[in-house]
Parts: sequence; structure tokens; C-alpha cells
Amino acid sequence: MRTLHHPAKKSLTLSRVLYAFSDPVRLSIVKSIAAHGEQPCGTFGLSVAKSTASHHFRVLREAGVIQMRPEGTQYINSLRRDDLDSRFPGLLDAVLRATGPI
Amino acid sequence: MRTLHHPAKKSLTLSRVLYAFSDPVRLSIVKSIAAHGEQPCGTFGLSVAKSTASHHFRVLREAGVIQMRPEGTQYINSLRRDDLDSRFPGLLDAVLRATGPI
DNA sequence: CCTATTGTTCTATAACATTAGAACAATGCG
DNA sequence: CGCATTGTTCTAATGTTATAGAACAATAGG
Repeated sequence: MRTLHHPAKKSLTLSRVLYAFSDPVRLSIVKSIAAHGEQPCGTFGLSVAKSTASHHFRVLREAGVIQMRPEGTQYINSLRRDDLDSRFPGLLDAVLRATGPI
Repeated sequence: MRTLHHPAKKSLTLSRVLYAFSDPVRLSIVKSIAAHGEQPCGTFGLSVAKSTASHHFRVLREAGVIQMRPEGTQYINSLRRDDLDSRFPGLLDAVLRATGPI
């Protein structure tokens, strides 16, 4: 299986998206993509095991926050910005704008 | 003990606030206060046991989302709107504005 | 074909969350 | 005071999540 499942825009739920955002590791993934653009899983410098990172990417993907596009041996991660903005206007921006303690 | 602990504005964290928002029961509490103003715990029509409701109010309070003010035998719940807006501009509004599936 | 790279999936474990019943505390009212 | 009201806290059960090691799968490159 090379293609992972992504939920349709209309089936995104607020709870699930907020939950996906609510973990510091996942939040750092989201902020990194927002700041540096799309990137493969290995380039985030996460201080967790590979399998743990994979779990977090999965939570983000299944919540509809990120898109994972296979490219060679890796997956390129990007934000589903348009879908998020359309379903939850202002939410992603507010999360990205937040400063201070994580 | 009649006075419950509320975290200082500057010690609010994004993860904790997002986590507090990420539960459907808690989200309904927040939306109800936003829509109808401050109200005691008993008036939310939550379909969970009293002790469970108390747990959710506590999570919201300890995340800094709500303020619980004792008044007679009850606690009046209000949103810490100014604190939230100041620490996480646009976040509460985005959450309240969201429509569709919970 | 062999090997390295990249990331997933499987399995297990420890920590944490949700739920609710029962007991308790504080207040107000007769 | 006695009692109802309101909500908390304690305890326990159940379920979920984060974590990581090991095995696996897909691809690229030699």
C-alpha cells in the first residue's frame, strides 16, 4: 500500500482537528510545514522514535490536517490549508499565530 | 474549599487549551456560554453524570478556558474571553464560528 | 539482484482520560 | 436545626493514547 487514506473535506470534524493540534509534537510538525513548506517526515528533527513519529503523522492525516504524498521512498507532507480554512475559517491561522509556552 | 484554582493568563498553553476544546462535551459547554452568557453547571443539559460533568468543567477551568465563580450553592461559569484573546488571538472566535459536524 | 533509505505496521506497555456511583461539603431556606 | 440543592472529590472500571522496538514494504541506486 503506497496510498494512505485522507478524509474528505466535508467529513472533517472540529473535535478531531483540535485534538490533532493539541499535542506538542504534532503542533511542531504543523508549524514546521507552515514555516518551511512541504517536507518529508525525516526532516522535522522530532525527538521521538520513528514509529512514534509515524503515529503522529497518521493522527494529523486522519484528522485532515496534513496531506501525505508518496514520492520515491518518502512521503511529502503538506498542510491542507484550503480545506481547513474552508471548514474552520481562521482556526489554522490562529493556531499558527499563537506564541508563548507550547 | 469554595475557591477553585484558576491558572494565570501567562501560564496558559496552546496545547492545553486546544485539548480542552477537543472534547464534544466540553465544546458544547463553551459554545453554550458563548451563546447564552454565564451560567451555573446545572443548566447545560449535558447527557453525562454529575461527576463526569464536574470533570469536564475542571478540565476547562484548569486549561484557562472558563472561570468558575461561586455563588450560593452553585458555580457560575463564564468564558475567560479577554485572557484567551490576548494569549491566542482569534482562536476562540475560530472555534465558536466553526460549523458542521462536531 | 543486492543494499540502503524511508516510513509503515505490528505488538506491547505505561500513562492518561472518560465515565459513573457514592460519599462529602457548602450554602440557602423553612 | 433539618433538609434540599448544587457541585466536588474519591474510587474504580473501562477505554484510549503515546511511546518504542522489531519486522516489514516500497522505492531508488549501484
